Amino acid sequence: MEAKEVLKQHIAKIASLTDDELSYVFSHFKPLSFKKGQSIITAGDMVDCEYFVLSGCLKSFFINDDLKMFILQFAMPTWWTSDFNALYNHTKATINVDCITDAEVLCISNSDREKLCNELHNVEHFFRWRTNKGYVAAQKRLLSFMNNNVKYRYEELLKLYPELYNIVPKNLIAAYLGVSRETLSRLYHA
Amino acid sequence: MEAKEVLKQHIAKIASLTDDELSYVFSHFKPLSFKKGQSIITAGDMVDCEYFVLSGCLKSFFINDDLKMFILQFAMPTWWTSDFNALYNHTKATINVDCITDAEVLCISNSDREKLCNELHNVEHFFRWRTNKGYVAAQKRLLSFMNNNVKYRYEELLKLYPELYNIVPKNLIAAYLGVSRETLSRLYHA
DNA sequence: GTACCTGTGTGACCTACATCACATTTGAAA
DNA sequence: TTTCAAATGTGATGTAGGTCACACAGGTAC
Repeated sequence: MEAKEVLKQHIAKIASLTDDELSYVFSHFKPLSFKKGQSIITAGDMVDCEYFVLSGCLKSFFINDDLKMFILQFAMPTWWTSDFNALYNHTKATINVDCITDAEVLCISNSDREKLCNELHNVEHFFRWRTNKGYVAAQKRLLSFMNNNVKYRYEELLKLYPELYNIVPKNLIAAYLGVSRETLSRLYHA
Repeated sequence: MEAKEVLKQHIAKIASLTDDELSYVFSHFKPLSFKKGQSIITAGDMVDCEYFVLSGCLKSFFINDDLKMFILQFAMPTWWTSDFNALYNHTKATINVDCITDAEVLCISNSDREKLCNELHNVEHFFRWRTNKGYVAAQKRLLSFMNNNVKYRYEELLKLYPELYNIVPKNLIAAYLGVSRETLSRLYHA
């Protein structure tokens, strides 16, 4: 399916835009292709855009002082990703985003999103809805973190996103769950 | 300060409404008073409203099968709280909200919020901004959870919200940090 | 083919935090 | 003023998960 059609169907679930409006909105997005392993956002840089995934799988992650990686989010097709903190507040990235597989994305700048939100009430409605979803998901994950052990969280993740099992290596799953790769391995093997 | 004025100044930071619009918006909020210890949302009930805190301090929390409590959020004046998952998805509450101190709040129903967002573009803009803030904060907390030990997270919390130290008992702080009250106590005493 | 690198399994040991039990303080209610 | 419940401190002990070390398998670059 064409990029424009993917975006259209994604937005249409929430907000109804005319074809003209959709074309206008779409004209603000820039299609980009990346290879497996390529970096999209690097901590320390300024962040100008957010990204809508068309194909492939991205990860957004934080690297701490001990060079340990923590994964905030895997981004599959029709998911949005960026360093939203840096993007909204015009500060330097503390989060990285890179490609777990080859990927195609649509990117839109912060200023273009704000312009579109301002010009088209429906677009603002869509983005409000989108962040609502993200907020609720983040709260759920936080609760699961406090309440459930690694095994439960691992199985919860795979139930929610079975496709991750085949695409994402276990060391990255561990970094998402916030445990060492050894512990994850021992859940089913040792 | 009067309730309407508090809400006005809170919204005005983000979206400019005329006095007439503000009065119209305000007319959809219902002022409520609660005593310390009173429950505002109970898990299992349907959730109809979200709450804007005028005075006092609320907590939103989850109780697991072992009756252990996990606090999602403390809500101080000008903060919003509810079980947003239940509210947006019209499902029963899994989260409770109650009063740590006597409290005054403004409450608005889900349908009235949606109506106002639909009628006034500026209001939708405000609520998009609000959720953005919440989303970014939730992600930060998640990262801190994975990356930092209890002592660090405790000091981070008190640096961000020093007023909590005097208002909120330590067992609730522990429930927010996701550790036992004993561990929190031992950080500085044992 | 050889060399290499990424991903994964696993043993030995360490540590942060949980749990249970009980003591002590404090503040509000009667 | 007395009483009681909530909040807090602290010792003893258990455990989930971390860390380090090493082994090995399967791609892939040369």
